[in-house]
Amino acid sequence: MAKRTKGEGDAPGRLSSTVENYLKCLYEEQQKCPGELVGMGRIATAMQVSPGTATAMMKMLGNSGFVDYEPRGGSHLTKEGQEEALQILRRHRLVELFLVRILGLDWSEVHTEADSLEHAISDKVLARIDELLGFPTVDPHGDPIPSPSGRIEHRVLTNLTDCRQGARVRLARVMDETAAFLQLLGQHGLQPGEWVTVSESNEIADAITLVSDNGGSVTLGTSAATKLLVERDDEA
Amino acid sequence: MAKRTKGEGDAPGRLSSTVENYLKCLYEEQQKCPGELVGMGRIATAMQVSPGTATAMMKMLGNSGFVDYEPRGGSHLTKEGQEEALQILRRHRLVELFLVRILGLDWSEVHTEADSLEHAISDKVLARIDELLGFPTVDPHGDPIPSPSGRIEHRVLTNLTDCRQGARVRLARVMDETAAFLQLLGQHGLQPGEWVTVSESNEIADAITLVSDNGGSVTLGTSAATKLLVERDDEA
DNA sequence: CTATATATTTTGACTAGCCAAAGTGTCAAG
DNA sequence: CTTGACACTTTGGCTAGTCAAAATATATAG
Repeated sequence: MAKRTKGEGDAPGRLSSTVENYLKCLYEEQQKCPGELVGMGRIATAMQVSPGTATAMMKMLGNSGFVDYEPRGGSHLTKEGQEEALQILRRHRLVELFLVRILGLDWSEVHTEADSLEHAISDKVLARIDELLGFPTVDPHGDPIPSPSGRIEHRVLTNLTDCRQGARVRLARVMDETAAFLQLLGQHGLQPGEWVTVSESNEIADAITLVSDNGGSVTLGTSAATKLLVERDDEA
Repeated sequence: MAKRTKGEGDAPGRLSSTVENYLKCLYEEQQKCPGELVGMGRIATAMQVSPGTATAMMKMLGNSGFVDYEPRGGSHLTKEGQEEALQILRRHRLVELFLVRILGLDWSEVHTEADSLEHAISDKVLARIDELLGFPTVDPHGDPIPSPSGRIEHRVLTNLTDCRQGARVRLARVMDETAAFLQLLGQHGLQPGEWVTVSESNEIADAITLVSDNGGSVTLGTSAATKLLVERDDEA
């Protein structure tokens, strides 16, 4: 019933890496469609397990109090489950930033690395990393880093597809951690913090062309462009 | 039969943390009594498992080619097993040094931390850490760090109990990673690299008193003193 | 209101690790 | 040469996590 580990492989006192991964997954799926229950199919797909496995795990997490599981309906995190998930997300994102800033890895590769490290890292080590990075609030992809108490800083961001042609905006967040996609962006000088101009936005061609202040330029299809969130200095 | 992981919890392509721990354990036990086979009892004690579990694991590792297992005799690492063990040791020790030097943890606490991290860290991350640390050859306890190819630098070290009174030697290695012991040494300014003078060595009292160049001083019983290896500039 | 498609749940089975306890070698002392 | 003592191995059984396939709901189309 979701016991804490005694410390072989995972950091001591933690839930098993498996359980942690399900909680993280559920949190992320919940973000995609806020309010609604997450079905077993989605969990199974996201976790790359069979539907039966997802059902079994949700039942178990239900008994442990981490999720509310409605048979044939779906599940969502309880308050307790959400708190756990935010801690895991915090570790994941701090580790990602650490890998980029301190160890100099490319932002396209840190997601995978962080997936293993997030389970092994102790609170003490995490605290040191946090300090070393100067208590950051966003990771290399612009995703917010929950505070130690699990609070998340909200930013008002606009989807790139909602920006009119000619708009000058700042790239704030990339909602796709696929290595190839991030490499593409990086090659054209696009990363959170960069200022870009929407030089062309053509609904019929289904494409948006971006010119970055640092010289790069790319054209993205709408489905790729929706992955990018930007910050406008103010007005619509 | 000792498969490589696909990457849930442990770093991808690695043996399971459990298997890695047995290999590391076997390596360490072999170091204690070079040449002889390691009995199941010792493995069971070191791994904190029942004897039956040790037997089962040694059989399995035998089939995988990592150890030579002689029923009712004991086991020892094969060439392949030794190579694996040295990689694990390399990760463990580089992580320890990293935790001390970059994250500023105390040397008494890094052993436990490294025990979880050593399984989660990828080759790429390890390479960056190695570089960041300047390709070090010893960890915070003075234990040698195997090279990427698994070579270990040999140093001629003397046991502290073999030093005559008045000898001025350099502390090189501490063969006990117990937090309390390391804290004690640290509190008296004793750590690898420090020069110390054997101010008193009394076989009858079973005690050795050390004065460190940086002011500290401690008296250790023989059983504690054997844990310390020192370097003499030359002559006996 | 039925029939079918789809999502979900159940069932039976498997692997890696582990334990307790019963069984079996081995060796030294008598 | 026999007898313990002790170390080791075997056996049966447990949990976490997984899958495949059968059983069951649910929703939607007709």
